[in-house]
Amino acid sequence: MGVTIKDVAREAGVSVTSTSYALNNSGPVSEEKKQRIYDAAKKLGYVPSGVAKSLQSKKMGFVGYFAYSLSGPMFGELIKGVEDVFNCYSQDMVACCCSPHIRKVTRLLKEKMVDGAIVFVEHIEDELLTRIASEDCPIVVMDRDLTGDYISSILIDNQGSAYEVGRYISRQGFQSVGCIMGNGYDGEQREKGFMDAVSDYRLNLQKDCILRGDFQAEIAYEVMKQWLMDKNHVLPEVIFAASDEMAISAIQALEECGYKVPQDVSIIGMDDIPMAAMTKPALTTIHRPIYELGRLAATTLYDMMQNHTKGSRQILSTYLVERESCVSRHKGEPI
Amino acid sequence: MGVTIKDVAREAGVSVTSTSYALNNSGPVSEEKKQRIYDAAKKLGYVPSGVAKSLQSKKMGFVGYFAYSLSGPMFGELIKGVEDVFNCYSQDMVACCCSPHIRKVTRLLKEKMVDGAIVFVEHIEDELLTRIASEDCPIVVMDRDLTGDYISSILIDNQGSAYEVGRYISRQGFQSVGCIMGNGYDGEQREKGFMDAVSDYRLNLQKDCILRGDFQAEIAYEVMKQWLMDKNHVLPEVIFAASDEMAISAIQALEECGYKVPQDVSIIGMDDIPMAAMTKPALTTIHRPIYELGRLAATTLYDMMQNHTKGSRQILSTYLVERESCVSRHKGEPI
DNA sequence: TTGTAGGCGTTATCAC
DNA sequence: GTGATAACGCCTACAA
Repeated sequence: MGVTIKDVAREAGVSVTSTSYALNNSGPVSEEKKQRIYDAAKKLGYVPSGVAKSLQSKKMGFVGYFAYSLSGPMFGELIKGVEDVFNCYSQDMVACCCSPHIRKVTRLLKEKMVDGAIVFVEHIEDELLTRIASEDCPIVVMDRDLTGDYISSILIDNQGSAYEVGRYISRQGFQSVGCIMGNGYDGEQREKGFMDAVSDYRLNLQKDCILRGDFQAEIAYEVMKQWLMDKNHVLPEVIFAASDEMAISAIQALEECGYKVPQDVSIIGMDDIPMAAMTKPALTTIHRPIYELGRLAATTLYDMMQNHTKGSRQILSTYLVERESCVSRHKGEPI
Repeated sequence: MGVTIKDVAREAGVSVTSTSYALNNSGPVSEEKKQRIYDAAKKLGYVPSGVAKSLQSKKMGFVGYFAYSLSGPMFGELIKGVEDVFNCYSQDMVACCCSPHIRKVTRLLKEKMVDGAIVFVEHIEDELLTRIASEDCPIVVMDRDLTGDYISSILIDNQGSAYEVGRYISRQGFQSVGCIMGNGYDGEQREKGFMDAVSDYRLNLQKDCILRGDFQAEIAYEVMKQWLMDKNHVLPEVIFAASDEMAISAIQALEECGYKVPQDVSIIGMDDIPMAAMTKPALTTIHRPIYELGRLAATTLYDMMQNHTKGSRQILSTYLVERESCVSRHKGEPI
């Protein structure tokens, strides 16, 4: 415990320099001493201190990936994209889960202990990021509109996607509409896009059926269930849920109350998580290229690190995939 | 870029000591100077060097989680267990994907840049781990039988689980048996357990139907398909696949060749990944408590770090879950 | 080929 | 309250 290069040098009866040279193959050492040094290192159980090395070299040797979570269908896809790219470049990476409740930011990021970073956490302030970002630590942010010399941003078109849902609803000839919205930056963007479409296409959005969740399954299930309990409410023909997880749990709530999807009400989700294609009914939803997002983020970061590319702003587009959960009885009728 | 505490001190016209005191609230500084120091730090865009801090304090402030992969159904569950526990203890953690091809082990582990580690990677040698493990860096290994003062191991009973499959096959009265085995340490263990049962219960294991995969879907599909192509082969009544992914792809191969599961042949898997309950037919398999494994690993590591508990050896047990893919036509008949 | 010494950025010790 | 100065463990001129 606590064996340093000095101890090894002393044990081997040589200088620190020779020891360092021998251990790293970074300088000339006679074969005989080399052997003595190896033996001493092994005998003492020497473990070089990466921290000291990093202080000296000003390189950590890895980049950081900072996200809300490292598990779940969505984050699994995302990190897979990142992982695949860095793996192929032989670029070491560490992943940190920055839980939003604790609002704690890892030292890794706060104290610049990475050679670059991918950030997908809302509660890390722009100010911190711009302070950290530099030539020797470029940053790629996802789902946040922040760009600079050393900061690139990659966005998935939330607003446009949600607008597209509204447009689709209009073209399918639905007469009445409800929705379950999310929260945070994504939530706002999706809501804005959808509301714009509601207004542009003069959709009949039922004011009593604008529900709010947090993108996760549980709360969406609750609010849907509660809404259904109120006998004054009349079911719209279609409900747009701002995430697939919410859409799926809404369907569950609806079916528990005796409604059939899509016969009694259509549902449109968003994200196109793998499960979306496997549920009954399969979900009509907006496909968001999550895996590609991960790949693009990693590629962009690597490019900034290697070629000193300046920060850029990229937007990934989405498309609607029609499955079984949304069928209009008025299709084709003029509105 | 490269603003140090010295620069801040100079800018504020005070000593480094006072600057450090002010920035960390770790010593007495007059209000007036404190303000000057804050202003200087902000003006210069000072970012403290975590590396230097760590060199000084001999603490990294986080533990490491090292696994083959960070994505996929199995690793997703596992990391969720780890994540949940550390989150609740407010213990920072970083996750590293140690891909077996590149055989690169992150500096984080090799150069002891963590305050503790959970290791789930086969190609990291025992020797390295025992060298690293110490009072200030305890280690928990999964799926590997290595224990020491500062190393705990957590195992899921592979051998016993596979034995249980054999026992079940016997009790269901199957007359002929085939299998698809995996590789690595897990593979050996499962094979040993299964073969012991084959011998103890005198199962009729068809020698020509001992197939080999790598736990993943693809190769298992290939070998199954190839085996089916050979007209000399006669299908056993039941096939044990050493992982669910292999079981599922074997079913796919079988059905493509016109066989029905379980009418023509029964299949038993192992792992009980979430998908196992959702396939058609739903998989009869051995449930392995992956999420619990993650939790236990994290809890154990935290305990070793906080209470200086010595290394221990724990085994998680499994159980068989009967679903639809395995049905015997001889059930109850004496063997 | 070998060794001495300075520096990486921080905190801790100890005088003032 | 304040400020030199010595660690922390390593690398690397530079000198021998």
